Amino acid sequence: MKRFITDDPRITDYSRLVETQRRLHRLFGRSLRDSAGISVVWYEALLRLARSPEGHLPINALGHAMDLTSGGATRLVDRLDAAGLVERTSCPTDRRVQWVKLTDKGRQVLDRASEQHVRDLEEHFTSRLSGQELATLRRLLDRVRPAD
Amino acid sequence: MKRFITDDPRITDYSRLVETQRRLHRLFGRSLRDSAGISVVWYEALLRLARSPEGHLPINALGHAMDLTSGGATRLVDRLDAAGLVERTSCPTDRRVQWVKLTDKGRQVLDRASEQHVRDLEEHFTSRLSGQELATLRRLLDRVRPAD
DNA sequence: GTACATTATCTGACTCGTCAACTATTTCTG
DNA sequence: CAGAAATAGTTGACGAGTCAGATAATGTAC
Repeated sequence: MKRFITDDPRITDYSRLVETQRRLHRLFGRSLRDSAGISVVWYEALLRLARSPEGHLPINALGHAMDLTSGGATRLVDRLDAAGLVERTSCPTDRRVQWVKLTDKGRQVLDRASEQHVRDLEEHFTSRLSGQELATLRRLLDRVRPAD
Repeated sequence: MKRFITDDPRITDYSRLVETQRRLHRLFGRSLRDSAGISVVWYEALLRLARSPEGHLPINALGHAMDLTSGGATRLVDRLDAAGLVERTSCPTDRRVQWVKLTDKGRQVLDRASEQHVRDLEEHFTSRLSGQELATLRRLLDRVRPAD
């Protein structure tokens, strides 16, 4: 029986999503830190660069995908650059834009991190669902994922 | 065809979970900010206090549930306290412990925020799934949610 | 083409949270 | 029960991101 607005079951359902993701995030973060010496934020940035069709992204495209402000994106790239994992290059057709791309070292770190991450995902995520269930989860998440 | 470790489909599946949650988080955060003047972090803290059986929680219990360090928990409660939304009281049986509980104002703010949040959830989350699908999502998330 | 809005990036000041060290209390163990 | 270990909370110094404002380049409307 629902007596207060705060007991609404929709809040509870969403909290389940939040908590699941938070706990996985915590596990994976520790693991990446221990195995590759990088944070999940760095991991995601490197991964997005590796997966981008041209091998590079404008700073703000990267930042937007990761839900950072433009200032935050600048600073993240500053740190990745200082660590030698990415480098900035000027876009030849738009002089406002700075492309970011992986360095060889960045690629190496990303590969090592990914091997660990895939093991972690297998252990805590995919091995706990059948192929059928994973497909269902994909479908349901796609249904509620906001555009953008 | 998978050519690089970074193309592993398990990474892609998990990214889907991360992005879905991130986008919903962004939407709900803006909405809570506009309607009740609080962040999602504050909302979650107030909600957990409201839902706790005794109406109060030790600072670190709250912090742990929210994945904060003890220092972070102290400072979150400092700010909520300064805003008049919660208050600290000493635990009568363990003098190390400080309980946190909602003030009347905190309860009011939480109620207002919750009404908006339920509307947002309905619009972006629960209305996009049938009752059956929601039950399936609950089950799948429970399966992969790490303990603790 | 000129004026005006838009976009990409960067920066200074600030907020939020971490980390490590410290105090106070409680619990465990012989 | 004494001493050691664990637990709850706080704090200073710092790391990572926000916000608002600046600058430079591009796009749009007449």
